[in-house]
Amino acid sequence: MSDPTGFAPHDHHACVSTALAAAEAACAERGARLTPLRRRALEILLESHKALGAYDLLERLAAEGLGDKPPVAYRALNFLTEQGFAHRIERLNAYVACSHPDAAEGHGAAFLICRDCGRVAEALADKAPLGADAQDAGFTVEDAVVEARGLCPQCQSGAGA
Amino acid sequence: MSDPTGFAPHDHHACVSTALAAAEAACAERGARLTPLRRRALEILLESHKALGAYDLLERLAAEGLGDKPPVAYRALNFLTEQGFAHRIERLNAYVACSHPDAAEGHGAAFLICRDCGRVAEALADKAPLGADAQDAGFTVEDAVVEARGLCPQCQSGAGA
DNA sequence: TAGCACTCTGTTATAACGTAACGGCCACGC
DNA sequence: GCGTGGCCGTTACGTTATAACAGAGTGCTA
Repeated sequence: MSDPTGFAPHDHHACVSTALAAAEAACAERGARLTPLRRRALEILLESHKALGAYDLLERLAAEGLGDKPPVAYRALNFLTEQGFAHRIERLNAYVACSHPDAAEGHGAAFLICRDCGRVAEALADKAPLGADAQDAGFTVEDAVVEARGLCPQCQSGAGA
Repeated sequence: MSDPTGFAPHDHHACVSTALAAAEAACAERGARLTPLRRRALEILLESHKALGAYDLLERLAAEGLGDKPPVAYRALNFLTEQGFAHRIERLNAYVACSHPDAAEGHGAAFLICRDCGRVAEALADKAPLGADAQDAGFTVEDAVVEARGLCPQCQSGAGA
């Protein structure tokens, strides 16, 4: 398993710029267009390791004059998730930037969600969960989400956020 | 791993009555009240192995004169999920009856969701997924959801629903 | 250079999902 | 009787998401 980044102290500035650079490189390679709007949306998601609701993102974008109608936010988020630069957290109806921009596209993702501070760490699920069960049932898994809620180290030790 | 019921042909009548009996027994034991409304909501969920939206359930209830306002459906669903008689499928914003009413309360659930016919099979996740990752991060998992989307055996063989 | 195709963005309107809050009803126990 | 607590009915609203169409920019090509 890989390290689930997000809770441990880290060089967040580097974390952001690495992700942005990876996104730019991936877009160049794939012919996708990381427009100013999309890039800014990704930057906003990258600012913290918390999940951001579509309307929260929209509010941030609107404050910068980048669009203030829901479809603007949803289109940007669709682009980012399709390209693998962000993930949707189903339990929160919210979105986080991908912590593993270098990983294979469409990698199986697993999330650790702190119910106290709201931060989300992403682990790479390198083996499909449910593999045995699915096979038993003759089910073909195309895409799996794993979302765990609990307490991160800081919040366990009473540090709050 | 246990068998993920729901896709394979089975005696659905028995499936329904077993689940209802288990719910009644559990309520009796816990002092919870399986009122007519709640019981009927559970029956409706049990009618198929598909996930039902809260508003779909409400429509069904309303057709029987059992309440036609959103809170009615949500309260029944909250009761059923709290008691472990039903589960919420986050990816679908929808609810399914529990296929393992005999299992430990609050068991870790994992779902196989057919994207073609919409049926949902439930497997018991007897070991916490993410255990290793969570431990690496010092994260305490309280509750995890696993939801896989794909194709069930029938839909793979072109049978549709 | 005019016309076309394509993609991205702007906007309106509405659908779908979910909940807060209050009041009434009923059963139960004292 | 009378309070208590749980359930249900209702109003009103908040949050999340999408369909559909209009406009702007770019690049191709004939």
